[in-house]
Amino acid sequence: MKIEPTSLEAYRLLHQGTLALARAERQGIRCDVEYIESAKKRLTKQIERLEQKFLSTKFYRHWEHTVKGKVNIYSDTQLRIFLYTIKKLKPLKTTETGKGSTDEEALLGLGIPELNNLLQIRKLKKNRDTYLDGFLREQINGYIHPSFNLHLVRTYRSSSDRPNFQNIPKRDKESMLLTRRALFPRPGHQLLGIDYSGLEVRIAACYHKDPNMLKYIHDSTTDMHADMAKQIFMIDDFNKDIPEHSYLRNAAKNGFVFPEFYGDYFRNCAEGMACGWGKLPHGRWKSGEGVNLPGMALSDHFISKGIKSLDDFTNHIKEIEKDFWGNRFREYAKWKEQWWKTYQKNGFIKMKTGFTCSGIMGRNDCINYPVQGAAFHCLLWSFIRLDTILDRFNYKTRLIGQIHDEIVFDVYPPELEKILILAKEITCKELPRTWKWINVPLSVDAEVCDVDASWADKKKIEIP
DNA sequence: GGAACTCGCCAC
DNA sequence: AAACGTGGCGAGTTCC
Repeated sequence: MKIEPTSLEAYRLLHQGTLALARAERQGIRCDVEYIESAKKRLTKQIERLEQKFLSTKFYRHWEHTVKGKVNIYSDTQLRIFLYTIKKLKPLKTTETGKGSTDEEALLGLGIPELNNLLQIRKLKKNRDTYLDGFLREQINGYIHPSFNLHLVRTYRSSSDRPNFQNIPKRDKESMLLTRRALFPRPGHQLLGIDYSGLEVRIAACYHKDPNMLKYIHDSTTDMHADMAKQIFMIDDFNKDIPEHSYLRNAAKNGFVFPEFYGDYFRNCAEGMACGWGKLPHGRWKSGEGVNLPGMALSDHFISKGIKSLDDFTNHIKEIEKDFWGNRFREYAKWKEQWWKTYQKNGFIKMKTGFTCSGIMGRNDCINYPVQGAAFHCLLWSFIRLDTILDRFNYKTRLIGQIHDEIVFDVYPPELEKILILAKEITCKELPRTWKWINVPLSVDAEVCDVDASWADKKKIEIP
């Protein structure tokens, strides 16, 4: 399988993109070496304490007993043998190669309290060894210079390495604070992130033009994820401002809508939602389980609606999927079929951005690549344009990185307002003016940190 | 003793 | 009919 620029414009995008990203790499991101060193020490102490606690448990002593040599509690191979061969527990899921899984979901599912301890240690080690250590190893004079690659990803998205700037913790509050507290703007400056909202969904709509999707995108009073949450969780009076409802909206978005767009199907979605977000087990559900809705646990809520087990829930999601592709997004579904057929006939597909994907692709690849690629190209075009303007008009603000649909700036504070306006103009107005195939409105959100504050301190800001 | 692999987990 | 898209990276293990 191969993707290549098959228009001059596509070639130029990569050429200019490489230059603009190289300038961001040269700028780098300041990091607080002292903080990193002390945070590492703190983490090491915490890890040692948790290790001691783990080593004194009955669970570990049993494990130790069954092994000839020394136990390495961080060896998944050893843990797998102990859990699934010695203790003869049934693995809740298997790995790619068919062996019993020891990932977080699988371990939690076993209901062994000592394993929660191990999971906690894993998390701390990840933060210490991948992120903090990575920053420390890669920093030069207090600056890291992550690489941004345009030549490594199948879809012609970008990747980042040494260190990877595109996977620094964000969702988990504790990990986010720990790692992002290490990254700073240059002295006297402030960090700013401008990100496209729902970019891939919008770019997909440029291909399939489904009227219902276009309505969701154009009409800001509608909310696709809220509608899906109402349907999945059977809530009549949905209110985004109720924290529980907001939680369920997220569950619907990440547990159903996005996986379906990537090509997943109801069985995985149901299981993922039930076990991941709702913490509801396989088999029948008991009262009091799952996340709390106002005055009621999720399990009671479902039971009251006649959904009493994971099987019931799976059937429920199956019906919703049928409605999703058969009614709600019928034109989208038709486009997917048509697109797949066209590929099978021609052996290639063309991205909106002038790249051609050819060679052997699966059905999901065929549908995902042109969307993922073109969405990133929107970001790259905006990045190049901003880079040009900042340079031409001698701004002191710099571009320092990019995370697929977000541009990260190191802002000279007196320029903040101008930068916000400029960024919005380029990303939402100039881009669609230049690329006529963008037939949907684009929008961006902004998050900014105070002057001299770390990347952990970012707050939403309105763009004037 | 290093290359290549697997697994788990972070991001979009 | 089939069934989650794209990466990077650390640690453990296996192979040569």
